[in-house]
Amino acid sequence: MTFQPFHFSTFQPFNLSTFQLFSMETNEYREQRLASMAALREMGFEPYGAKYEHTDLAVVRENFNEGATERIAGRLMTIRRMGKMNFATLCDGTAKFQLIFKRDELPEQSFAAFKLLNLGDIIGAEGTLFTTQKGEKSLIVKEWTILAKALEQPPEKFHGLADQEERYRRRYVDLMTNDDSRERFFQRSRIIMETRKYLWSKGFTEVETPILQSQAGGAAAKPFETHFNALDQKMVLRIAPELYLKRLIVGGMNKVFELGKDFRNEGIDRSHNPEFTVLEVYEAYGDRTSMEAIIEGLIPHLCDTVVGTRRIEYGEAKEIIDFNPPFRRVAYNDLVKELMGEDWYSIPFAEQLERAKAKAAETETNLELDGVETTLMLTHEVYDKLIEKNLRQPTFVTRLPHEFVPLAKACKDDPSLVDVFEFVVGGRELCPGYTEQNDPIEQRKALEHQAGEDTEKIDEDFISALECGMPPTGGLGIGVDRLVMLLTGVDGIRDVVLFPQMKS
RNA sequence: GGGGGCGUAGCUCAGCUGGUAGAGCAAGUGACUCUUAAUCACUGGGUCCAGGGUUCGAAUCCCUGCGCCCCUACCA
Repeated sequence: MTFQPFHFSTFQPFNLSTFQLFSMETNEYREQRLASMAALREMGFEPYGAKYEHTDLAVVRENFNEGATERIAGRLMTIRRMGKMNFATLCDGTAKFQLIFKRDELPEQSFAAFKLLNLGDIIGAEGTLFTTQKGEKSLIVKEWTILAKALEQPPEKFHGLADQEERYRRRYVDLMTNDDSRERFFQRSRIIMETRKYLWSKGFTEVETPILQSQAGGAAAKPFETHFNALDQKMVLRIAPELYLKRLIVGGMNKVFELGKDFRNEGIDRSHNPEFTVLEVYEAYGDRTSMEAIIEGLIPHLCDTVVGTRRIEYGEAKEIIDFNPPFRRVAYNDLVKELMGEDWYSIPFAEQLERAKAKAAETETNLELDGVETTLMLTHEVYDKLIEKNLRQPTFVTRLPHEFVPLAKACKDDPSLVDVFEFVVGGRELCPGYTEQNDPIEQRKALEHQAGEDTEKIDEDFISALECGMPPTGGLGIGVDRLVMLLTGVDGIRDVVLFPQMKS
């Protein structure tokens, strides 16, 4: 059989009503692509191909060997048709590579069928490596096959997909189009892998504790509720793994961590997604300072292995954050005195109020002073609005007021303070670390105080575990999404979560 | 929760005080054997987010709804 060149004008095996049988939405592009798909079939090219042995484009690029034969596969990102010699860019997620479809080098039918390829189609190609006069590493295609026909038109090649909503809702389009977005998610994956490797290297064991729980504990947040049909029982999704991990410490698993999801039934904004990834670490016979050591080891490790530098550009201002340890350690009260004066804690409340207002005015900051009636509350407002935001470089803020952290152990030398840190970077709290409360009597008091009237909320089994004796323990919880934001230099959580929660 | 903004072709975006809906990319046809945001010529392509209102006439003005973004508040 001799090959007949294909023309749309003479090709009519279908019509519009045929499409409407199986497609709810049709447009010019879809129709044209269905037509070229049918034409490819006519010519013996099955538009949805099979397994294709190939070499990753990054590897081909790395081991480029002029004249060698290679098999590669990927999505067509650009096509530059010039008649008898055509260029295309193939992208497989590891790299991009130029293909050359030359009439001299291809069987007649393959060269003709090339005209039926569209942007977004996935093809496999075999040919010889070649460097163009402009120095572009390329593959001269000797043979190709289509692996998947795309019916949808990909976004514009230059701007990519810019609409934020579309990028979140249809992440696959974002990933195939936007290199920076794709690279960020590969980085996220590496951050998680290196976190595991680091903790394993320090003797920690990864564990999994229940996400589906009968009562939520370990944090103060509204849980998502669900129903367990078999038991006809209300269940919740966990808001923190903490109470289960401490049970493991009681049981003798001395160094454990869990990397998993928490769910909090609260608002969505640029730093909150209702489901988010947390890392919690517990070390028996340790305390807050053991956790500081982990932070000071882990974050530089992630910088070295994933980012390639310990000086990270953060946010739109490209602020440089330096993760070379040691990080600054400073007591909460010292930070307050640094800003508000050495005598801050010895002057009357009225005078504190005046001083706070004056300081706020200097930086045009609004203090929320409604209901602020004590030095403690005022100081905390000052810390929140005037101090924390200015802690740009990595800082452990230690010795916090007991009232704000009821579940940690008090400082030995001052029962009004707790032996914890907040690790602050870029003016935001990245993670807390505790010397955990292991006194079951004190723990019950604190939980009862927190629960108020609603005694049902106390996890009696957890208290019971503490009554079996929990060694002194250091604990740490990191919001992994925020860590990834920091290390990849973006300031929206939706840019580091593959499928952020969106309203349906 | 409060305030502000946005929604127009497959994509990126124009569209003034209301008067027949525009460009670039992409697409179709043709030319072109070193292009790379290829180039050149011609051609096709719209539920202007949805619904209501004002008006002779609405993408444009008003109201309601939906979605997204920003600021702010809340948040172990």
